[in-house]
Amino acid sequence: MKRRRPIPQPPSTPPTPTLLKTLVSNSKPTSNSSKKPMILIKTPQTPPPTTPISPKWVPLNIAKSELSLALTFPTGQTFRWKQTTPLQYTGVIGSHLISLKHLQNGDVAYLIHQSPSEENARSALLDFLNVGISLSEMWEVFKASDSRFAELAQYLGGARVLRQDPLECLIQFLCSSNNNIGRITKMVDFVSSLGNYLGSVGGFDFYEFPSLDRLSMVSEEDFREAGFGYRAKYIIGTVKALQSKSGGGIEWLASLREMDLQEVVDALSTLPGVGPKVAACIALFSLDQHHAIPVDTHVWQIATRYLIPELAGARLTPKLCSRVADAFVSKYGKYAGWAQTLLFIAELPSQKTILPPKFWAIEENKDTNIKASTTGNGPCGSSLSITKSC
DNA sequence: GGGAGACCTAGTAA
DNA sequence: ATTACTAGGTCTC
Repeated sequence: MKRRRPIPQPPSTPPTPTLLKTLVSNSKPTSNSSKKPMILIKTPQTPPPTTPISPKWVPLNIAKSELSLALTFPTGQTFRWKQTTPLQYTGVIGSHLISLKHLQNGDVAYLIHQSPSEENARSALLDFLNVGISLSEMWEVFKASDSRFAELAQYLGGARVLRQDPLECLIQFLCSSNNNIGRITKMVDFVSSLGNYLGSVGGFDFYEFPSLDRLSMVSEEDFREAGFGYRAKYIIGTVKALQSKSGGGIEWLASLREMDLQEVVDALSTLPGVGPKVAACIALFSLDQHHAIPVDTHVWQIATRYLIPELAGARLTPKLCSRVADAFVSKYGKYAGWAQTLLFIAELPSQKTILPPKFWAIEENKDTNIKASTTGNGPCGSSLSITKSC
């Protein structure tokens, strides 16, 4: 279970007027001290003293075919949202703490736990959910041109791309490099806990995402002690780089939403810790770059299986990365990133339960190389087990 | 350009 | 009980 994490101590000057959160200071343990020494303990957490909100579920006019929570939130776009009950997902958008669930008819409903303004919360939510974009319409196009997509779409309807806050997205994917989901989540939880506490739902604590200034008060060593490993310096360096932007780092990030994908990727890549994969994630998940393709090993497998088989067996080099991205874009067009999202989800082990077995394993190759060697544990021993490099 | 290693860490497979 | 390897990569020679 998650537990409250102590957070590093901010230097004396409070950059922003944090409401009501008291921080106990303590001296920095640059010392030997054991592994666990945490720098400071946050005082007991009480929710902000905002006006009490009568919690009630409010229906949104969004069908499950447009938004499936289970296919959108736990699939690697964000590590900030938690499954707080079997059918409910909870997260923070700006300063709003919100839960989502499906109603009986499948439509999505929301509940505001904490917010300075319910009206703003709703519009922030709609923006976050990217509701201006019709999933079913774009999928019709994909399905028409790709029979495999059409089949998968039957089972994976509502796999949507969110429109996250750019800074939040950037920091999250900085944590993601060469890492696994469990640990990424822990790291993101740590970063989140630096922000203002908003409330607790289903045993999880929720926080506003910390500001750039707040992040800048955390040292590389603090992050390392929190288990970030070499990514600690990425975060420090990126925060610093953002702060040095004339006009402000947040504004700089926001301005990328108006730019072309290549410019966006180039700009992001100047930040330490941001390579092609991470840049594409940020571009797709927060900067309106709907045809950005985050090419990782999974996507590489998909691509070499269905899109550019002539490259099967090759090693994934940066150049081939862009070749893969190009292949996706020429097949799926300006929303290629959304198409890729569905194909990616279909590869996740967690989806095996809802996909028929025919999708589990790699389709039998004419090459008998990949003989089914799974004798023990059923057909799905590991579907992703094409060896990475041959 | 492209290839090789190093880099943090927790979990799992030999 | 060690060792090797992997996991939504990036950086530096």
